[in-house]
This record gives sequence, structure tokens and C-alpha cells, in this order.
Amino acid sequence: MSGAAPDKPAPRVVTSLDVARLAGVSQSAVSRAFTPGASVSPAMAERVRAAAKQLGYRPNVLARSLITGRSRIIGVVVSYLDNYFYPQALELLSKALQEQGYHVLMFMAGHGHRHEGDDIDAVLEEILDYQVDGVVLASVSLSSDLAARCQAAGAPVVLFNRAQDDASVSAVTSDNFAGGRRAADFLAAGGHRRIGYIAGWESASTQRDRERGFRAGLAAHGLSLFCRGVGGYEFEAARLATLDMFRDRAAGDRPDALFVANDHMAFAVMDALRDAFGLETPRDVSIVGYDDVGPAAWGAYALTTIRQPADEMVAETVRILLDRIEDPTSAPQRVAVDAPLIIRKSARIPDGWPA
Amino acid sequence: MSGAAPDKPAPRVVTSLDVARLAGVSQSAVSRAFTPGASVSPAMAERVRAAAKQLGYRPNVLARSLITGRSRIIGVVVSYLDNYFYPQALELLSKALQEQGYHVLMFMAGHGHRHEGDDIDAVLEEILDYQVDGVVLASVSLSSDLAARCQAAGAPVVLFNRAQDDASVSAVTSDNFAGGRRAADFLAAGGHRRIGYIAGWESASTQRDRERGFRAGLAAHGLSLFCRGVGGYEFEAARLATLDMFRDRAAGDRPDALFVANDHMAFAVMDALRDAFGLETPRDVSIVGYDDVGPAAWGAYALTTIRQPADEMVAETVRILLDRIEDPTSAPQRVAVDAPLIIRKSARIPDGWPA
DNA sequence: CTGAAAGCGCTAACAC
DNA sequence: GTGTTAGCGCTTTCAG
Repeated sequence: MSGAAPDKPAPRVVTSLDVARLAGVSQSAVSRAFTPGASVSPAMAERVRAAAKQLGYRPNVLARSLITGRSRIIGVVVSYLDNYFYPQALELLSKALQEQGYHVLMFMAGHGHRHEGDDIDAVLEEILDYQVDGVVLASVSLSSDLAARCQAAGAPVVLFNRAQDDASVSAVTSDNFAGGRRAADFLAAGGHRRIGYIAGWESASTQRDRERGFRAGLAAHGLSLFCRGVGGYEFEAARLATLDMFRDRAAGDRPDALFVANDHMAFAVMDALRDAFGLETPRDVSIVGYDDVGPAAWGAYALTTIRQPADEMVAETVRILLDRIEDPTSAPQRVAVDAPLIIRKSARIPDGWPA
Repeated sequence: MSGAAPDKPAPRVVTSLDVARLAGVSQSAVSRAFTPGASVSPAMAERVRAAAKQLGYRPNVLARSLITGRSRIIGVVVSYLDNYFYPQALELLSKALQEQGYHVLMFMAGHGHRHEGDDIDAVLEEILDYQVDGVVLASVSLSSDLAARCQAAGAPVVLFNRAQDDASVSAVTSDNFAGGRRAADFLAAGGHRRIGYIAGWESASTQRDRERGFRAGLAAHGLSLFCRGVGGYEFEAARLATLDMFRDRAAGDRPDALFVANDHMAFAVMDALRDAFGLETPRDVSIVGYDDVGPAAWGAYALTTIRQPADEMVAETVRILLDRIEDPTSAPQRVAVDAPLIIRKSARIPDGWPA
């Protein structure tokens, strides 16, 4: 109520010492009152909390990290937020981690596969600078000495949706081989005989495993790949690959079914087929995708696809991560969750399916 | 080469003191060598960097934050990663911030508008605990006392894609009023006379402004809203609203055009129209959306829409944020970037457009 | 330009 | 159960 001009309140932070003084207790008491499961009497705890509330005090997580050695930060590196599998995974991951009292520090690895190797090095260093308690690499591989560096820094790593030969690093994927095989079974059972494949990024383990599984499935039905294009997991490249594939062939020599290595590309394929050649699914061509992202269920595509259960994959990721944070000596784990076939309308349904 | 069993190397971190000792200099020297623009002789800098490299030393960002008072962390809260405008914005934001030496700490606010208010309180406290240098709230409003708390904590806030009367907080949006008006102009010029609207979440400023602009535009052409449904910015709700809207009317009394408050809902509307009523765009109904997310450009939808330029919005957000971090006394800013009409195929194109 | 000393806000022994 | 003391890894006065 004084007429004095209000000075800028000097945004000084409220420290635990301030609270201690107000409550007339020691600084440690304050610390204990904010540490779950510490030795404090209910009376003391109450007294401290009251003073803290009055001052608007909250512990400084960074200062705490400095002494405890755990930041409760998980570094997450992602690269393709335009493939809708990743936003979904990111959302689930962030939520699950939040529930465990951890938070996600985001790092975008540069787009484009070409520079992935260079990129991830620099990005990983930055991550480590934040003393993260763990790292999840979504759709990114890493050199084994980098993995070692993380280990040395005390940060367990888990690869999400990418496998790697190096058994010293944890990885969670869907069962890409089984998924690919499942697609082949479905297409073969549907009576298709000229079955093509649109590949993802050739260096990705997901691409390799899906294709191997698919080919194995075809072989089991006495078939082999009729044709193959490469979309590199990118929309535009997939569109182009489709154009090439169908333009190069006489109408009677075109594939009657296509397995596309992920949904994101499958949409491009369906668009290209319809817009450039007037071909509809499943009337003219059957299409099966991989992922089951949101738009796959939208009416305009109604894409039959192999589902990667993002929720299960995230749950496994979190489980592995927290395991290894609590017990750094625990062994790396690799899990591949089951990838079921989701039948919609883009592929002909075999008579009497399931057999 | 010794036969001794390798002890577990005790993941002790390399500190600046270790580097100092190896280089035979003081700890301050090490600090200066890693501080851009500090007073160090080139010789000293080189010497320190060599020692650091040898030891694999990197400064501990958290320890640095404790003393400098700046964490170089920006807290970002998002809630709807299934509306593809947000993943895109998040990707751009994260990249832009990374380039400026900042990093994004992600917070998911619970889904569902109902609890938004409760949620954001708790989430914001957590954010502040990390001593973030700034906060961006994507599609989330906040009470003015919360805004004050952030201010007091020295963390400037910017609202992304949400405006608020409280002028003490910065906000960046697209020009939703002008955008809505633009949609009306296009539809009216296209000769439509029974023009409906599918609303977003009623409490959102974006919803209100888009609708006001749209109504103003219709009025300018001597028209008024023919009918109105509410989709709450959600896919399923939009589908239901569309079903209701068209089922309730005789075929001759149905709208001949619809402005849908965002693309995400527009896809649901188009699906419902086609699948439930056999109605095609633009033959039977014209549809205009808002956002211009990825799938709007996909062949199956080819959605005519009002584009929210995510890149510009993010650039403004970063600019405002960094301005206010560097000069906390600078005034809050509100910017609305222009939202152009993107013409594709879902709405009839007026003869001789642009007029 | 460089070093010594102090301390950011907090928790972890250790006594009591 | 509570207070005292030391110190996490770093930057920053302040002398020289």
C-alpha cells in the first residue's frame, strides 16, 4: 500500500534454506521432508511442508541431480515425426516415463539417412552432457564404441524399432520376420500370384527382417517375389517407385498384390495406383502395409496391415530402461513383440479366412 | 595384458579438475577453455582441449546450470500428438532450439479437454522444477496466476496455437479470424448456399476465432450459417457430428458445403460422407479444412484447406522466447501469422478464381 | 591472461 | 528423528 515504486522483485529463487529458517528447522529436515521414504516424523514433515507452501518452495531438480548422480532425465532421439508411428510412440513413451517420475529430453537427429552416422555422434554427446539416466534411440542405430561411451557414462541405451547385431545394447522391435511372413501368408491365401514388394530403407534392420520374412512366407507357398521397388520409408520415393513399377509393365504383367514395408509408404502407393493408373484396392491390386498408424484406419485407405503395437513396445522399452538404471550390471535385453495382421479393406480376404 | 580380472571400472565421471591436473593448469582455465568468448590465450585453450580430449571430458551441463542460473532447457507441453499439426510443430521447434543451443524437455498434458485445467497446474510445477529457461505451451491455456508463477521463476512463457485475453503472456497463432473468413469467401464464391460448419473444441480460442471469421465472411456475402455440428477437434466426434448432421435432413435440405475447424476432423467428415451416404467431394459437398497437415496433400483426400504455417509459427515462438530470456524485462508479444488458402480438390473452385 | 577461493542448491554421511 | 558438516562439478569474483 506504500507509494513506493515497486522494484523489480529480483526473481530470486526460494531455497531449502529459506524454508528451513521459516520453519525453524535444519536444511536437512527440509530435504528429508521432500524425499519419499526418508526418516522424518509426521509432525516435522507437516511443519516443513507448511513453510514450503507458504514460500512456494519446490526442490531444484538440477541441484539434486548433482549430488545424487541421477537426473531423472531420459534422452530420446527421433528422426521421422512425419511417419506417424513415431509421434504415437513418443507420446506413449513420454507418458509412461512421466508416471515413473522421469522426463524426456528430446533430440532430433537430422532427417535423411545419409548423415545419420555423423549426426548421431554429435547428438549423443549433447545428450550425455545432460547426465541423462538413460537413452532411447528411435529408429537409429549406433556404432558399438558409441554404445560403450554411453555405458561408461552410466547411461543404459535401448534401441527402439531397430535391431543391431551388437548384443551389448538392448533393443525392442516388433517381430518383423514373423510380420513379413504373415503378410505373405495372407496374400498367398488370397490367391494372388504376382506379388510385389516395396522396400524401406535398405540399411534398416526392420526393412531387412520384414523382407526376409515375406520372402520366406512366399516360398512356403511355392511363390517368389514377382517384382520389387524401393521407397526408403519415404512417401515421395514410394510414390515414384510405384509409378516406375507399373509404368514399366503391360497391364497383364503387373503385380496383383503388393506388400509395402510400412504404412506411410502404403498410402503413397495407393494414391499413385489410383491417381496415375486408375487402379483400386482391392479390386485391381491388394495392398498390405506395416505399422497400423492412425490413417490406416481412416475410411479413405482402410489399409490392411501388420500392426506394430506401440503400447507394448513402449512398455518393454521402459521396463528394460528402468531395470538397467536400477541395476546397471543387468544384461542387455532384446525383445520382439508379436505383430498381428489387421484386416481392413485394401487386400482381398481369402475365402474362409482364417483357414 | 595382466592376468588380473578386470574390475568394474567404476563409471566415475571425468571432471574439470581431472583435466586441469593433467594439463597442469587451474580448474578455472579449463572452465574458460570451454566458455565461448572467455579470456584464454590460444596456447592455454589448446593445451586444455588436448587434455580434455585425452580424458574424454565434457562439461556437466547440470552443474553449470546450478551456478549460471540458466539450464538451456525449454519445457514444452503438448497434448495431441494425433493431430499431425503438433508432431510437425514439435519437430521444427526442437530443431530450431537445438540450433540455438537449447533443448526440449517434453511434457504430455493428459488427453481430453475436461481435465486440462487440473493437469496443466501439476505439469507446470514439474517443469519449473527443472529450472527451465522458458516454456512453450502448445494448445493449452493457463490461468493468469500460473503465468505469474512462471514469470516469478524467471521462465518466460509462450502460448503456441492458443491465444488468451491475459496480455501478460506471449502467444503465437495463425490469423484464425482471417483464415475463417477466407474459407467463407472461397465457399461463397463457389456458389454454395447451404454452408455448414463443424466446430472444434468450444473453449479453444482457435475455434472461436475461426468461427467468428467464417461467420463474418458469410455475412459479407449475404449468407449465414446453414447448420452447425461440434467435433471438438476429435476424429470420432467429428464423424458422429457429420452423421447426425446429414441423417437429420432430407437429401435436398443437406448442406452443400462444410468448413471444418481443422484438417484432422475434415478427414473424418469426408470418410463419413463417403462411407455412410455415398457423398463425394467436391461433387456432392465441398469441404474446406484448417491446418494443412501432411495427409491433406495425400491423393485420397486432396483437401482444400487453410494453411497454418508451422515453420513461421515456430520461428516466431523461438524468437519471442529467446528475446525474453535474454531480456526478461522485454514485453510479452502476440503474433498471428498469415494463413493462406491452399486449393486442392475437396472444394469446388469458383469460376475465374482468384476473382 | 591466469590462479585461488568461494559458493550455486541440494543431499549424504555422521554424530547426537 | 534431527542437526552438523562436507561436497557434488562447475563458474565466478578477485588478486596478481
